[in-house]
Amino acid sequence: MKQISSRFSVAVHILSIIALFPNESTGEFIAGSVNTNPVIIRKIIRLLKKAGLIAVRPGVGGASLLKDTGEITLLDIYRAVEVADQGELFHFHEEPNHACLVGNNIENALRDELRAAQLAMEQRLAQVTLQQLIAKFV
Amino acid sequence: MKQISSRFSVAVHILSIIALFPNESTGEFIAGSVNTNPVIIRKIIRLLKKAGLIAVRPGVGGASLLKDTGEITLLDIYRAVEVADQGELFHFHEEPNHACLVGNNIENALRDELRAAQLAMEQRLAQVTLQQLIAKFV
DNA sequence: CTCGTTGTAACCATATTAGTTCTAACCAAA
DNA sequence: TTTGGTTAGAACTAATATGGTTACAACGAG
Repeated sequence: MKQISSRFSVAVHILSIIALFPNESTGEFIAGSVNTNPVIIRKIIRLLKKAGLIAVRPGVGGASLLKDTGEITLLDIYRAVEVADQGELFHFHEEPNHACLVGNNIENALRDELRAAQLAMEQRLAQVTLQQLIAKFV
Repeated sequence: MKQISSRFSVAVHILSIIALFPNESTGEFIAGSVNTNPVIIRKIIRLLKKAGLIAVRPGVGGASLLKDTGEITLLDIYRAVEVADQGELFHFHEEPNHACLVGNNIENALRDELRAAQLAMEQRLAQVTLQQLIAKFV
């Protein structure tokens, strides 16, 4: 990958709108703010529903948060949009040659460090709530 | 992206081999340990050269480190293989609508947090040297 | 000169991403 | 009960990244 999908930043955008404008937050309105297609918004909203973060009103329109903004962290959103395959950020090359000293041991040696690095990032995301983020500009 | 390219883990693998077997480390030999095509190895080796981490002997074969293993960190290798576009791990959706309160402010609000999360990960990678990694299995 | 090696261009299959069009299902209000 | 705005989602597309492959030129020690 070159970059973590913008699904993540769009999801944060969507949740911010739902938090601030629960009544007006139709797919069309959100798409206008994000500046993309309503179907893109719906796809991400499906993931947010699946993660139990929001409830959507079919037919009538609009959505609402299922948790307080102070209870939703950036990590919750990051996980909801499934930007990292199997939750693993780093892709380790498959099947190194076990007949070689390095090939036989590099995976175990490196795996722990990659996990630690990923964890450091995720813990930083977990420190920020949607409430704190919104407070920056309301 | 779904995952950070295996170029990173392969690069660590390559450097470990060069550190341990400087004489035998031909593209063919490394490819055998990584279990891939020699051209893949050469492409990554080109990046490692570009980053000033190694020197390669054209024609004769083999490579050597330009720094002590204790002076090469996982972050150096991560940066060398250019797995994150422009060094930015997170991709923010372009051109949100500035006529909307959220669209106008979400980028500034979120950008700092994403950078902080990325930095947390990179700092963790910077704590591990190639020497420490190799020491785990020699 | 020769042989093994490095360097690199060109090409390929697959997957992801972001986006589009289209249609069905939903539900409140007229 | 029909209408209109909405949600739900299938199907498709273009662009790009990835990992791999083949082929060939350039290099350099023996």
